[in-house]
Amino acid sequence: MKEEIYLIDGSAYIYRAYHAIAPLTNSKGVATNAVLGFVNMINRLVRERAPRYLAIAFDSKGPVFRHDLYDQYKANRPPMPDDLREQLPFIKQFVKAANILQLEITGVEADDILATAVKMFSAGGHKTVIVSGDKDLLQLVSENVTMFDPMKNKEMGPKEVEEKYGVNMEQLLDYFALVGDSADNIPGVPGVGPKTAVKLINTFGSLHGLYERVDEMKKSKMKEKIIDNREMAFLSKQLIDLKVDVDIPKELGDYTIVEGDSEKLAELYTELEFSTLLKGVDTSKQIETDGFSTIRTIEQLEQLREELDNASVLVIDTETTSLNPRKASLVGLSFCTNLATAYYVPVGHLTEEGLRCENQLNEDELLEFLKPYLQSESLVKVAHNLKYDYMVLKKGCGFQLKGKLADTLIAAYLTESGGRSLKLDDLCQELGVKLTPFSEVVDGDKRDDCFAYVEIERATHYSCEDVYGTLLLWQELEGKLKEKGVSDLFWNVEMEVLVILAGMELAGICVDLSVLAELKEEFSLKQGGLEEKIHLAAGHEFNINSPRQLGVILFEELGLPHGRKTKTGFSTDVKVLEKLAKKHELPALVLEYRTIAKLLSTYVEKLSKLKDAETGRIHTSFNQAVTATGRLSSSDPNLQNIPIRTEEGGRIRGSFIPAEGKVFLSADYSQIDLRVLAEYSKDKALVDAFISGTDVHARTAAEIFGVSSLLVNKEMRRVAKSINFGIVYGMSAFGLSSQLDISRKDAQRFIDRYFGLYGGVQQFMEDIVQQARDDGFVTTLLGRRRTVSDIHAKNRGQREFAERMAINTPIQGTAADIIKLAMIRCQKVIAENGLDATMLLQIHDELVFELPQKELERAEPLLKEAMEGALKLNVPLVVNCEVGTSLAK
DNA sequence: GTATCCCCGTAC
DNA sequence: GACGTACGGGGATACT
Repeated sequence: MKEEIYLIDGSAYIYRAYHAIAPLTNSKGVATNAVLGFVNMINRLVRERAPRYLAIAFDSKGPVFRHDLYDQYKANRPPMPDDLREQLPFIKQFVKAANILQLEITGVEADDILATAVKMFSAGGHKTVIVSGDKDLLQLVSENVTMFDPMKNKEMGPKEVEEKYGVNMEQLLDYFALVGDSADNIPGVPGVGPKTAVKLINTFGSLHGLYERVDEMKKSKMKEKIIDNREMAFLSKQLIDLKVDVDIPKELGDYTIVEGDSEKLAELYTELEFSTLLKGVDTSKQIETDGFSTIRTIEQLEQLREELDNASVLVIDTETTSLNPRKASLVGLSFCTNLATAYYVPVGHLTEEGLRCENQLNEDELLEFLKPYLQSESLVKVAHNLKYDYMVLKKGCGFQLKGKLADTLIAAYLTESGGRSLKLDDLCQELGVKLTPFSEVVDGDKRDDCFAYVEIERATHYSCEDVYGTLLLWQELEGKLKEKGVSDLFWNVEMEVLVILAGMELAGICVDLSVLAELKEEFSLKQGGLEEKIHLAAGHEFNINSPRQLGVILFEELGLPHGRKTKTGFSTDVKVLEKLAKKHELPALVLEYRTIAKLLSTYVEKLSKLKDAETGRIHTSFNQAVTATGRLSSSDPNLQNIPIRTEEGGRIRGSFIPAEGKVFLSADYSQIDLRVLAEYSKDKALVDAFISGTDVHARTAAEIFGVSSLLVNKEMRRVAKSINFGIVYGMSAFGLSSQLDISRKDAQRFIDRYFGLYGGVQQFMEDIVQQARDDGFVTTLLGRRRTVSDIHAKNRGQREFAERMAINTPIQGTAADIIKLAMIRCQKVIAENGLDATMLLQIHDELVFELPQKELERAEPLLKEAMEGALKLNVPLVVNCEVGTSLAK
């Protein structure tokens, strides 16, 4: 049996790792960069090349036999830096803990060990891969031996070597002997470089041949040098030549790669503070798989009735043919009620030929049996990313999940202490449980519906692991929800919203492709024209989409004044271009071009592509566990940032149309952020403004400018509006000044005046920041929390950012809470009144419904009231409704 | 070639 | 550095 053995040139790699990674120490000041680099290289090699046999060779300490041959050997090599030397023990410790065969023999170098091993394995008919970047080792390359340089990810066989040096493999050593090597202080023949060496070798065949027939050379300086250095040439060859008789393990079995010692690795990584590597070490307990079973018959299912009847939770996980829940059909379903047992019920597995596997229930039989449980009012149904399973069951199987639902993804989102991954695998890993990755189960199968082809036994193991892990997670999170005071929020808000979102995603929204096609035509034409003009104005063609190229033109070629810097050059954003527009025609054209290009690529083209062929509508994904404040987000496409402010943007909105006989009802909260600010701050002036029902921006304007409200002009209102918005974001004088394009002094005057009038707001801002300092987190009115970790940061920028976060989060988050409550109330109103209205979109302070024209009169006041009454504040919540046959205003 | 960062711009 | 929360396109760059 021909095997492949990997042999690593360890010593060379220590150096490469040391130089590749910038100096690094742990908190005790121990240098660690070479260790880290070394470990990463080895891990990557093992991961990517998956060798079965492996050894690492190191140079021996002290002099080697070559020093006896030539006392100047490696004499010009500087000594090993101290901060590398002190890392050697850790590297050896790693190799040992990783259970990799370590070869080190007194008096010889790593190269000799490798050469011996290569000879031995080649004789045994095996292949070897030398892992090194050292050209001295290329002499070992042969039909059965390649050299792999992981830094360059390049593998060299005889062909590549001969190509690179222009000599045959047999001549390589002679070639090196002539050229020499300054790094190892191997003399070679002075004056002979690669070019000359190739010529000589090709003419004379070998070093030996060269000196036998050296007389044939024409008289020259070169000839003299060659003759004079005969001894040096042969000594060089001797020095480069590798020993092949050192004492190394002879059995192939000795080189077999085995699992590393997790505990020892963890210990080493802990000491060196390699946190990322530590995470990768699998010290977790193996899941007990004895309790996993496959359910193939209705009789087997019936036997589980008692367990289900007595259960208080039921964890489920659907396995399907697609990541898209609207396209997915059920392949199998796993469930469990306790940590001892889990079941997988295959219903749609296929053979390789695409035929239905035998011995599996069908979907209807399974769901019929589970129905009383999946729709039970008392039993809690748990899943990770439950919206997916909910949608698969609803759309793919026509089955409605009902009663108490719990999603561990959202539970983790609400209880998280910041930044960590919410993926099931990662959360389970934190609990010390390692789940089999999906990729391993489908084994690289690229088919969309690959799970259907997974063997049922494998699928059982994988799917049961998932429900087991989810249950473990749920048991942990249920307590945490209470601990953090977010239980109510979880059950009464988020889980209710989840079901509504599933409905909204399934419903989708219609776009008129003919409108989009028109826009595409028109915008493309305009874009093309602008492109031409821009290139003309610039004097040559360039990529307008590249801020970098644009920067060169504006600031170098045209010599226009630059503004602020970005990491990669000077900014070319709107603000900068607007200023430059006064001096040159180009910036104005670019601004126009950008607007069109943005609308075209991000909206017009994207929306056309995403229209679903089956439903004729666009189905966005609403994500409930992404934002830091509790808002929803929308993607594929993002329907929460469809343009509205410009005329062209309005035309894109115009392409959204209601179904036949229906209209859109768009209901948005008026000034919800400022109303929440009024609630939090209890500021008298602000509260009064809202209670009296006046235009709050105009009123603020009147106050800060000290004029009667009748005298407030547009400009004054604009300033006041900017301040009002800025306040919510924790804006500074600097921010306001650049927003309004006024001096910082003037901006500061406005701010001082504002706080003079709205002292309660200033007080709130101070209080909430203090609260963040005391508690390390801030909360919304419904108790949603966000940790504000940098509030004590030494870095002023970081700290001030944290302070703004502390101010903004309760406001934005409470607004998010309110509209979620509104969604729930609206859905309830719709159901209770038997309305045919469908909630389609949520855009942070706005809900969009689609409903029959003739229902409008009845529905509008009901929905408006539902929203306005979502939460009782000390100021009224006001909702404005608009009706239309498109989303354009 | 693919993944990721950066800049920029859209929304609230 | 300087205004919070998102998503996404396209360029540039890093890795392979």
